[in-house]
Amino acid sequence: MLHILNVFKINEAATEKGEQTRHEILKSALRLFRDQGFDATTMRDIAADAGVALGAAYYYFPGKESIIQAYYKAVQAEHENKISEALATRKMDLKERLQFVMRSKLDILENDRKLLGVIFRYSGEPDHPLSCLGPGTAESRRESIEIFTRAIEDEKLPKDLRQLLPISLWALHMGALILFIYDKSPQQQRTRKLVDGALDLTMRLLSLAKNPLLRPFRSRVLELLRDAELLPDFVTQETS
Amino acid sequence: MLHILNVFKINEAATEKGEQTRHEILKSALRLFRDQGFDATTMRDIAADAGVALGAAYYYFPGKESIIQAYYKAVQAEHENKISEALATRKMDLKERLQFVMRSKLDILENDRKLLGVIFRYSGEPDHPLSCLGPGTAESRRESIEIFTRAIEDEKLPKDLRQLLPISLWALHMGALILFIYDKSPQQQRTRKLVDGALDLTMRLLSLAKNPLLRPFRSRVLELLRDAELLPDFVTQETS
DNA sequence: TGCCATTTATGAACGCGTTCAACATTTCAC
DNA sequence: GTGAAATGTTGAACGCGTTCATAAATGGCA
Repeated sequence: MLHILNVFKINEAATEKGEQTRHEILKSALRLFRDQGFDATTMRDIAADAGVALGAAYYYFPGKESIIQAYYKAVQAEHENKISEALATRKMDLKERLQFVMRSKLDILENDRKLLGVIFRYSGEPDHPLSCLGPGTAESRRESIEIFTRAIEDEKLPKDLRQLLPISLWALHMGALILFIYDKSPQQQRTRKLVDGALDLTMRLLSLAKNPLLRPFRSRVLELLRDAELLPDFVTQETS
Repeated sequence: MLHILNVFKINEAATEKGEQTRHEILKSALRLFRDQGFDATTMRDIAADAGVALGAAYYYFPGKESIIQAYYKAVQAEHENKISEALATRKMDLKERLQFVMRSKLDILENDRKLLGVIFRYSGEPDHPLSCLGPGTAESRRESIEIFTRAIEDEKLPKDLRQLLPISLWALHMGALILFIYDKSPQQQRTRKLVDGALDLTMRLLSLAKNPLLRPFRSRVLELLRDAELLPDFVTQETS
């Protein structure tokens, strides 16, 4: 499971030795989090397991929760890698590409659903630096949304849909992650079926979007989201 | 703001004196939470402010976060009251009823958006008793969904939509609460406009739902949600 | 090599949430 | 009224996240 940490060097240390220590701490932390859960694992446990003093953990990570954040960054990096590779290798149509994006994300997170939950802890607190919807995580969110932008960029789509789709798909993906966490069905089939079904519906809706019957809905939805400042330009830049 | 605590007696104490103490603690806690924020307020602050020992706070509340839970229960009680009263008094059509449900909820929470955020803290951790989507809060969630069931019950609707609508509206309402928390526009107009617009769309979609063009979509959506066990019977009962 | 700035590492100390054994008060059956 | 059970109250103590003054190690330059 830990190989993903090497996908991109997640590294803020200045020296080689610092990198190593940081990595040791991250490795110990994730192992303990997986074994005994996030809350049951203490920073002292982590430091001891990594063979360093308590303070060292805080030298490399601002706090316990930021270790999870580092993990999630590594997950996103691996996700981007997988997708870049797949896009370069295979020929896929839109639906296949979106399926790949969604499925590969779930595959990466499959055994870490409990860790994932911690990401959502400050979702209701805009000012918290780890709020998964707040300005503190805007950059990470932008990257996540961009994955969907790339997945649809070769498609012939009207401009408004090109703006709407990535954020909608990202939202679907966030919802899927929540369901994934709660999903107790074997291999989380419930979540996987829902994602496939939702993408299927999305495809059908896309081809239907030009129908004159639905035209007013489409522009109305766009107007609504624009007014609510829920479209990408606003979600990823904090204007406060 | 505190009058809502009296709407229904939120009370687990056995004696009159116990009720009083519990109420004092809750009152102090909410005042301090509002003044200095949830995290900046300590249990010792609360106990001191209420004029009791630290342990007393824990006698009446299992933990700090459960004080917020008690607050939110009072909010829901007031919401139900407002709605019962309005439904009994005025004649409203479906859209007006739904607007009333949504708007009155936002009105009640208007000045407590920061407190509200704490409710979402364990949304990603199914096993936590305060997980706002987990089994620990199923009862509260059922009541919340039931408000929407009541708001549509007089409407002539096909059975499947009657099952789908309440949970969808509740989800919309949850989403609105999140947006509400993040909404920095004056009087949170962004959220209010979005809610109104979303309800408007919902009404139009409802009248369109019978159109043969959309029929396959409707049954597909229902099938999807049923498979994902996202319809009320499953959301509110934990089968684990 | 010796010197100093930078980086890395230490662990005691602090504040807070929570627990709990002990004590005080109230309730109520007799 | 009296005793005992139920209810309410206390604050010391514990464990944990986090901070910080201090020390050690490292790297580069003379």
